[in-house]
Amino acid sequence: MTSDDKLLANAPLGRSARAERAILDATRELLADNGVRGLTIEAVTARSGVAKTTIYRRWRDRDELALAAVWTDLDTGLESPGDLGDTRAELVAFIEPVVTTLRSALLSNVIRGLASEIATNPELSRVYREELIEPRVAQVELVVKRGVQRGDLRPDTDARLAHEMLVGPVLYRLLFSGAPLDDDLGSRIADAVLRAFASDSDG
Amino acid sequence: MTSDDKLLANAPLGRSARAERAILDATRELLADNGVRGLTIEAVTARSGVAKTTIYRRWRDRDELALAAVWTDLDTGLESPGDLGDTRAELVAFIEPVVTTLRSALLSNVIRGLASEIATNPELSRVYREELIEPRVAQVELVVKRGVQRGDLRPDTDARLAHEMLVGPVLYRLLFSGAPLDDDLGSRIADAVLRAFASDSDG
Amino acid sequence: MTSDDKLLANAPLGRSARAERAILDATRELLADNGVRGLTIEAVTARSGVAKTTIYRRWRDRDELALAAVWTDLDTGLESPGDLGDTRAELVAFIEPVVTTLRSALLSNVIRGLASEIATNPELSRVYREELIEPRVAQVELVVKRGVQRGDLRPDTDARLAHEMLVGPVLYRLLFSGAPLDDDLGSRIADAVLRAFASDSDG
Amino acid sequence: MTSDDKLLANAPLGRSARAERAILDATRELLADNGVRGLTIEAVTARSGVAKTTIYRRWRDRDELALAAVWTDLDTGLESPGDLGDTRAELVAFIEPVVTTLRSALLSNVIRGLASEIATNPELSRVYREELIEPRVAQVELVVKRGVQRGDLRPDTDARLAHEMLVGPVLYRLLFSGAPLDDDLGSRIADAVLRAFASDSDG
DNA sequence: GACTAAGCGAGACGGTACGTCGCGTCTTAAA
DNA sequence: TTTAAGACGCGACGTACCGTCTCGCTTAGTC
Repeated sequence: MTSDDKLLANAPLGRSARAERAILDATRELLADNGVRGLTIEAVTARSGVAKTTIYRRWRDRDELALAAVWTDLDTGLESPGDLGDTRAELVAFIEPVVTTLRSALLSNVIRGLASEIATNPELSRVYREELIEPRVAQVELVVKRGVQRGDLRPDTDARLAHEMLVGPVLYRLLFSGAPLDDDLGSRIADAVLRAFASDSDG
Repeated sequence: MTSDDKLLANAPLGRSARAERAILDATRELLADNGVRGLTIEAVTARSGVAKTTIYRRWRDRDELALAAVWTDLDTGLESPGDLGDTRAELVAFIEPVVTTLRSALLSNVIRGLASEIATNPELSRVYREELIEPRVAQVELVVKRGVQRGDLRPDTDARLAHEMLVGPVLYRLLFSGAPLDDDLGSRIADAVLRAFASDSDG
Repeated sequence: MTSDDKLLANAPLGRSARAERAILDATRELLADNGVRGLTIEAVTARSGVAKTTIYRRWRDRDELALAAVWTDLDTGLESPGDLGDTRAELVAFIEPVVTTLRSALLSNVIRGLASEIATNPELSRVYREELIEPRVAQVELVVKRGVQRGDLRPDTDARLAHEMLVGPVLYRLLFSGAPLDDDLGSRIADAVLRAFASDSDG
Repeated sequence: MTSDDKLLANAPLGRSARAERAILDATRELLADNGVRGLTIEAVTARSGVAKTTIYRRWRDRDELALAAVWTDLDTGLESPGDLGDTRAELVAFIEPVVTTLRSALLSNVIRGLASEIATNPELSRVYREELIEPRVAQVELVVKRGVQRGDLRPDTDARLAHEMLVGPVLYRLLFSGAPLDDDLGSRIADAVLRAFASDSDG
C-alpha cells in the first residue's frame, strides 16, 4: 500500500484494482494467522472472493504472492538516515528499524516461512538481493564512509561484512536460535560493530 | 548412523538396518541433487526400494528425515577445541569448521531448504536449538571466559551475542545475500568479533 | 458462405458482416483441423481476430456456432430430385448425396462431434429435426408415393421407416461401426430398401 | 453387476472392490439423473465418497468411466438366440433386445451422451467395435447363414448391411429423429429386413 | 527344525492443493 | 453504437504427494 493508494483510498477502483487489493489483503490476513504454511492459493480465493485464475494471472506462485503482500513493509525504512554527525547513532539508525520490522508477527512469520524459498529460488533470490539487500549494503557503505572520514572507523573497514554483522545476528535469532528481538538488541549490535571496525586511535 | 554402525560396517545387517541405511542414503542423494524440494517420501521409496510404511515408522515427516540424514554432518566439529592459548586462534577454530561445513553442496542445500521448517516447526526448532545451537553457544562461552581471563576480552562480553556475530553473517550469506563463503571469511569474522569484544587495554 | 455472399464478395462489407464471416471461416477451419474437440470459442477469437463478445452476441454456444458454420453444407441436396420415372433411381438420388456429403472430412468430423449435442440439447435437436430431417422425410414420402402409384412399392409402405433404413445405416457407419462409406453404399442401401418395401407383384 | 457379483453380494469386499462398486453406482445414478452432461468426476467423488485419485487409477477419463458403468447392460443379450427354425423369429429375437435396452432412461442417456466420444476417440471406438458391434454382426451372420440354408434369404445376402439396417434405424431415432422406440419397432424393422434380403422364390 | 510374530515390500486409499483450460459475463477504449 | 481486447468469477480438469491402511511374504528369534 503506497502513499498514493492511501490518498486515493476512497476513489473508485476498477475491477482489477479491487481484485488485487482483495487478494493482497486476504494474503496478509492468512500470513498473519498461520504463517506461510497457512497460505494456500485456495484459501486466498476463498477469503478474498477472487478467482484462482486472477491470482495466477498476477503472481507465479504462492511465494511470489506472499512476498508481494509484504513487500512494502519490507521496503520501508530504506530512506537513508543521512549524516547524523555520529557514527554510532547512524549504525543504530540503520539496524533499529530492521529489528522493529522483524518483530511484527506478520513479517516475522513471512520471513521465517519464505527463508527457504528465498534461499532456493533463483528468481526470488535475485529480486530480494537487488531490491532489498543491496540498497541496505549501500546505506551501510555510506555510514562507513562517513565514519572513516570522521576518524571513527578504520579506513579498510569492509562495509559488506559490517552489514552482515549488523543484520546477521537478527536473522539468526529469528530463524534459528529463537532468542527474542529485545528492545536493546539493535543498540548492542551497533556497539559491537562499531568497536569491531573502530580505528585504533579511537581508544 | 552412529559410530557403532561404523564399527559394524562390515557385519551382516538385519533387514531393518539395511532398510534404514537405504533410506538415509537415498535421502542424502536426493537432497544433494535437488535440495529439499527434490526430497519427497515417494522419491525416497522409489530410489531406496524401501516401503513408505518403513519410512514413516521411523520419522514423522519429510523434514525430520532430511534432518536425520545430515545430522551427523551438522553435528561434527562440536568437540571443543580446548585452550589454544590464543583467543583469536580459538575464535577461528570455532568458526572455521562452521564455514567449511556449510560450504558443502549437500549441507548448504539442506540448510537452505530446511531453514523455514526449522524456524517454523516447534519440535524441529527445539531439537535443533538444544542439540546444535546451545552446545556451540557453550563453546563460545568457554572461549570468551578464557579470553576474559587472559585479559583479551572485556569482562562483560556477551558470549551469546558473540556467537551470533560469528555464525550470523555466515548464515546470512548462505540464505539471503548469496555472497560466497570465502576461504578467509572465518578469520575475517573472527578478527571483527575479537575487536568487537576486546578489552580496552588491548590496543 | 452462401451464393449471395459470393455475388457480394467484392462489395464492401460492414464491420458486422466482416466479423461474422471471419468467425465462420475460423470455425470451419478449426472444425476441419481437429473436429469439434478442437473448436473452442477462444480458439475462434484467436484465429479470427474477433472478440468473444461478438461471437456470443450471435450464437448461444459452441455447438450452435459449429452447426451454423456447416449448416449450408448440410442443407444442400434438399431440392427434391423430382419424378425420375424410376423408383430405384429416385431412392439412389436421395441417398447418394447424403453419403457423399458425410464422406467429407469436415462434415463427418462435425457430425461425429455434434451427434451427442444434437441428441441431448433440446433446442438444437428441434432445429435439426425441423430443418433437416423432416424435409428429407417429406422427400422420401414423395418418392414412396410415386413408387406406390407406379406399383413398385406396397401401398402400406412406411415412408418414415424407409427413410430411417436409408440414412440409419450410413450414420451407423459414421458414428459406431467405423465401416467406410463406400462408393456403392448408397446404391446397395437403395436396393435393399426397394426390396424391403416392394409390392409382391413386383417379383 | 455380473451374476457372480450377485451370488457374492453378501461376501466381504476388499477396499478396492468396495471403492469400485461405489464409483460405478454413483456414476450410474448421475448418468440416469442428467445424462453424460451431469457426469463429472468431481460429482462422482462427492456422491461415492471415493477419492478422485482412485477413479483416475481405474479409468482414463469421464467417458471410459461412463462406458464402464453401463457396459454390462450394453453387453447383455449377446447370447445367440440359436436356431429358432424361423428366420423372421430370429431377426426379431436379435433386434428386440436392442430396442428394449435402448429404451431405458439410463442407457439411452448414456448412448446419446457418448455417441460423439465413441465416434471420435479411437481407443473407445476400437473397444466398442470389437466388444459390442462385431459380436452382433457375427450373430446376424449366423442368422443369415441359417436363413440362406432354409431358402428364406438370398445366398448373396450381405450380413453386415443387414445388421446395419437392423440397428441403424433404432440409433437414428435415438440420436437424431427423436422418434419413439415403439413396442413394434423391432418387428417392423425385422419384417423390412427380411423382405430386403428374401430370396426371390420366397414370394 | 518348525513356528510364530514382528517387520517388511508393495501399493491402493481418502484427501488437499496444485496450476491449467475454457466457459460465458462484464468493462473499457477506440473506431 | 458496435467492436476488439481482455480481465473476471467460475467449475472442472488431471496430477503430485501426502500420510494411512491393508495385505501377503520374508526372516529372525523362540520353542
